[in-house]
Amino acid sequence: MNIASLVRFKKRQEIYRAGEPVEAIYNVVSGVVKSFSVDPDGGERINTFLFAGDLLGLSEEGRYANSAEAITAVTAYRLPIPKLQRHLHREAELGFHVICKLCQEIREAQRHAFLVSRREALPKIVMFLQMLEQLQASRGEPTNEIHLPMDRTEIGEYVGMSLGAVSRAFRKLAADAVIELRNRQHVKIRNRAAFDELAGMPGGLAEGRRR
Amino acid sequence: MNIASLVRFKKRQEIYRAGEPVEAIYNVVSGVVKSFSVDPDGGERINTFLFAGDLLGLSEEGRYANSAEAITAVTAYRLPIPKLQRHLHREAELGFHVICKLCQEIREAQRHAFLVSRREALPKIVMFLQMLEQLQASRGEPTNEIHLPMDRTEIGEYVGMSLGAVSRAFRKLAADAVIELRNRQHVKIRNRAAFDELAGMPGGLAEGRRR
DNA sequence: CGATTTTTTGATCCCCATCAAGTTGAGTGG
DNA sequence: CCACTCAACTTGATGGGGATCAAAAAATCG
Repeated sequence: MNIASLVRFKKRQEIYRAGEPVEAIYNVVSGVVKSFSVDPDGGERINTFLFAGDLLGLSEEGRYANSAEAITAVTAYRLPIPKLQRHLHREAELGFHVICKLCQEIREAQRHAFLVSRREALPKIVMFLQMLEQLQASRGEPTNEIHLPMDRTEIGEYVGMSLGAVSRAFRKLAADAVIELRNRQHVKIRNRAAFDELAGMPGGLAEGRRR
Repeated sequence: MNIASLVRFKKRQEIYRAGEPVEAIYNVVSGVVKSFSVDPDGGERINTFLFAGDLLGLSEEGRYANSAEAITAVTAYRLPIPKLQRHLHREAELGFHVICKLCQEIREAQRHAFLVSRREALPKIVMFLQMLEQLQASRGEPTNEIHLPMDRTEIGEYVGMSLGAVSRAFRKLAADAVIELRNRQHVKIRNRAAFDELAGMPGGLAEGRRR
């Protein structure tokens, strides 16, 4: 990865836009990026949040499939496609590494599909928090507090809920002493048992098959 | 792909189960496969349907992440992992091909996430039909009729709706003369304009951000 | 400390999950 | 070929949860 250049993005700065030809892929070093699509009506749907270590910009047909924007200040390695291709031909190992990353992304996308398919607000938010917690842990950061770099609107755009419902869900969790809202960006889990229980599926599209 | 063996699965036969060690991956030749997860409560969530040409069984950490079952009679090439690895080292081109397939799967998973995130029944079903139509077209099959190899329950498990809602949606579309239900497995589009219009987003989580 | 953004809270309504019967239709054996 | 059977599908009634619209409160920023 010595041929990559380090680039910086300011908060809210666009990294690339869906449809543009893919010139480079990025490897996030620090900060948080959102990858999203814009609906015809102008609403954004966030496909995934990207943290340190995540690969960003992979796509098919030579065009970005999503848009990407920095949620916080971001530093990332920028890998121009031509250089990447040269390396792919020289090192078979790199190809394997990319494949692994992609498999992770697929599972991540499937988890996300599950998350947004749930109807009840609390399970959604709890599951979202679990996801953030896990990511934090996998990056070796302290896990006693969960950090929410994105705002409520963006959470809603990711989990598929309205802004209001997101707020209510957080409030309810706090009122029930399941979590503690230290401030807008920091959540602490107060009752792990209840928390995990909520992630289960007590209702919401269980009907099941009748055979 | 000369080292692969052709295998057959009967309708409803299990191909592999989530959690099992990955011994081989499959390349569907004919028939339809569903890839799904089972929730703690026993409900199934279908992650994707796989048709001729699709790769199946890729995963991380050496274990299948989903279960797979034949929806119709299926024939597929079975590629044992060791053989695959040997080929990966010899042919860089193969690795590239796999990467492309994976990128497609990611986009497919993201589309699916969008599909299930929608709240209204008609757009969901229409979008689902569009997806099937497109797949049919990409396989060079006639596109004047859409074939539904899966039953209503499975459609529900894929789009994230109850069985009843799926049925109602089909009925409503037929009643409005948008589609025609030739029989349980075959749908014809009667009013393309209305059909495509429905796939849009007239309502349902549009609230949009307030800045 | 005022101005703007972000979040909270309230009231109403609509849509779908759910539960529960019916109805259709495909497949089977007589 | 027809009754029979079971699974797949349809249809109805009800209730709940969140989207939506609207407005107040809180936090951030210059």
